[in-house]
Amino acid sequence: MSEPPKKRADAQRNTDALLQAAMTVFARDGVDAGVRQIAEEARVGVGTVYRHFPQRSDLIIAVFRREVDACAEAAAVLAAEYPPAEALARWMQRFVDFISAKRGLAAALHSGNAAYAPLPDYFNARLRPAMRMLLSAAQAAGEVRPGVDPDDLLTAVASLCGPRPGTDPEHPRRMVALLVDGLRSGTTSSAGAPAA
Amino acid sequence: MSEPPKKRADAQRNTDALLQAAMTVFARDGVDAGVRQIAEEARVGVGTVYRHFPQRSDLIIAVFRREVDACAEAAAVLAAEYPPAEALARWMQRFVDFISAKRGLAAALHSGNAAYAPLPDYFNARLRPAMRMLLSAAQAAGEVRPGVDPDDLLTAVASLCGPRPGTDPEHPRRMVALLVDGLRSGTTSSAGAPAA
DNA sequence: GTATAAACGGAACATTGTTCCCCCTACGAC
DNA sequence: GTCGTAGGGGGAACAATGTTCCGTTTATAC
Repeated sequence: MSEPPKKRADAQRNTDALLQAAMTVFARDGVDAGVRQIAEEARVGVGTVYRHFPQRSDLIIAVFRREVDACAEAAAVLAAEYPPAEALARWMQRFVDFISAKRGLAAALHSGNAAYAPLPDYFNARLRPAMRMLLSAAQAAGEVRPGVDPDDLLTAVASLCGPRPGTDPEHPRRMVALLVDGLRSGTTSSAGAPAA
Repeated sequence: MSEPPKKRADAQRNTDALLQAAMTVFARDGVDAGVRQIAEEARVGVGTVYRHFPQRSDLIIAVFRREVDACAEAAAVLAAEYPPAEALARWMQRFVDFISAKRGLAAALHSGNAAYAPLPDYFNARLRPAMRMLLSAAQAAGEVRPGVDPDDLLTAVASLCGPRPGTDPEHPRRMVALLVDGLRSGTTSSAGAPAA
């Protein structure tokens, strides 16, 4: 199974540079940014872009997956660094940041392009376990109330980040903070006041 | 206010031909169809397209509004031709057809293009009164139950037509038929059986 | 019938995603 | 170190878009 065909060093370097560049450019100019722009940011010719990512959408997908991975891995880091409820709270805000940044991509997702079809599955496969892990740890520690479904929470946060025309970008953060306070309330360790 | 600058006859003819052609082409190939294709269908040069619709999005908007209008006007026609509950039922199916056909456009709407921002308002402004009219007439005739909000109905039907991957296209029609049977049930004139 | 302002048509332009192919270079063999 | 070569890199070139421009045609008023 594991057959490392030993990619050439420069090729590996360019793949990384391209991912990094694409991430930067997408963040700055949105997912509609041109291929040439990404190539320039990566100090590379367009041909090289297409050697590594045969289609524009492949690049978008790769960046998306990389960011999903980063978000999922943050869960373990936070769990190791903070008490369970705090870790959960911080991760949910991290999740908000992730979703909010992907507004443009969400539009692309629903644009009927079949290439993006597997992305939602990947999203769930990586992030649901993360949420599950953090939530059940916090519940086991008695820091958040039991009886809350992790998948529901994930969906709820995603919905809260959904497009509301003209609303200020801090709105989702506040709403999620409220949600977290709700989770914490009514537990033995709940020193926190009910959400204001 | 009303100053008819007497458009040239051929210009008027071409505007109509373009709208008709765009409707046809969008229905056949989706809203992403090219301008040249529309021009050809209308037997007209691309320059003419741009004379009448300075931007591609203007053409899309015009077609959308025209179809919203057609759907709204169908309400009055149906109300005159059928008994109230039947008119309501038929119009709701008409509405389903309209929404289902606009799947591609819906994606365009949420694509962040500011040109499409006013469309949802237009949609509501024209269709909510239509629904309101049909529903209250049917309620007044005792043919559907009272206590149902017309706006809720509109939203519900639109939701039922929302994208479900891989579902057969008749699904929304059946669901809406169920909805209508629900509306009719429990009234004096309800000869209809509970939905099967 | 003529003048003229408007409309028409489609070539030309700008900007995409994508392909092609020549040149170069990293890497293994000696 | 050197050399051969498989593979990677670069960017010109292609195709398909939306959009603009301008010479030609035509509807309309007189």
